[in-house]
Amino acid sequence: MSPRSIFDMQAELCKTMGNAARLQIVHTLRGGPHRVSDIVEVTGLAQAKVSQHLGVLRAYGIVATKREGKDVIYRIANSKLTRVCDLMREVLAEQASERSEVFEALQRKG
Amino acid sequence: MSPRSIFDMQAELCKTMGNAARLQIVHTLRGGPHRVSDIVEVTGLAQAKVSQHLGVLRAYGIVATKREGKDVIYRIANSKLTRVCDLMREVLAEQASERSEVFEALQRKG
DNA sequence: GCGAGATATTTGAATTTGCGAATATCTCGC
DNA sequence: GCGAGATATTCGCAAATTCAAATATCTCGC
Repeated sequence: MSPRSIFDMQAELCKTMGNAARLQIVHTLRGGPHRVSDIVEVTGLAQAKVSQHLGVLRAYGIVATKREGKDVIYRIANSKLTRVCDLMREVLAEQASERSEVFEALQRKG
Repeated sequence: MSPRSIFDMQAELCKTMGNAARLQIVHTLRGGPHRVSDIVEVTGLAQAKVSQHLGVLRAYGIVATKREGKDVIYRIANSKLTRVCDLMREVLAEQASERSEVFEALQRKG
């Protein structure tokens, strides 16, 4: 395989975060480490799906795990990732407010 | 269409950034606004490809444009997005250094 | 209005990805 | 070792994504 550029690696990281179910899981883990069963309960996603996505997140180093008896505890591997999510939401919020400004301006013009 | 959740929107934003060519373009624009032809030159990507990806980036509000005669000037729409990219690269760097620590530890153990 | 430079769009094939359903694996207490 | 709870994996398929190549559109100067 050809040597992957930093852009390839960053693209993979983005793609890994580019799924609503996975983002929902990551968001759940913001509040601290959780067992898989708790993630299933909080998100309302099917168990197999949660496990699948956790597997992807772990493969890309976004979450880390430890086993505790029957349970497996997941946590966000790097707190900078929560900051990334926060910033993205801020961007989305700003995009939305810009859109509503445009909308209101159009309203005024009739 | 069903109301899209914040997770859906964030996932779209992530997916939009989840392409090496687009990240390369965004990285080029870090240095300030550029004409399309300059982006083509800096990145070494084909013109049609750059234009295609710029279209995607613009559709999702990641870049903004203005026309100047024959040229079209692109810029990053929200500086928080450059911060997002920086943070992601930091995460990747930390992942790499963790991997090399593991590697070295394994070396020592033989 | 035409030619040339600059940018954008369309098309079709190849690859990747997400999902549901079924099933497998692990761990504990007995 | 078995059953049950908890978690992980596999499979087949539909849908989305990417790329290269061809072509279309826009803008200017003449």
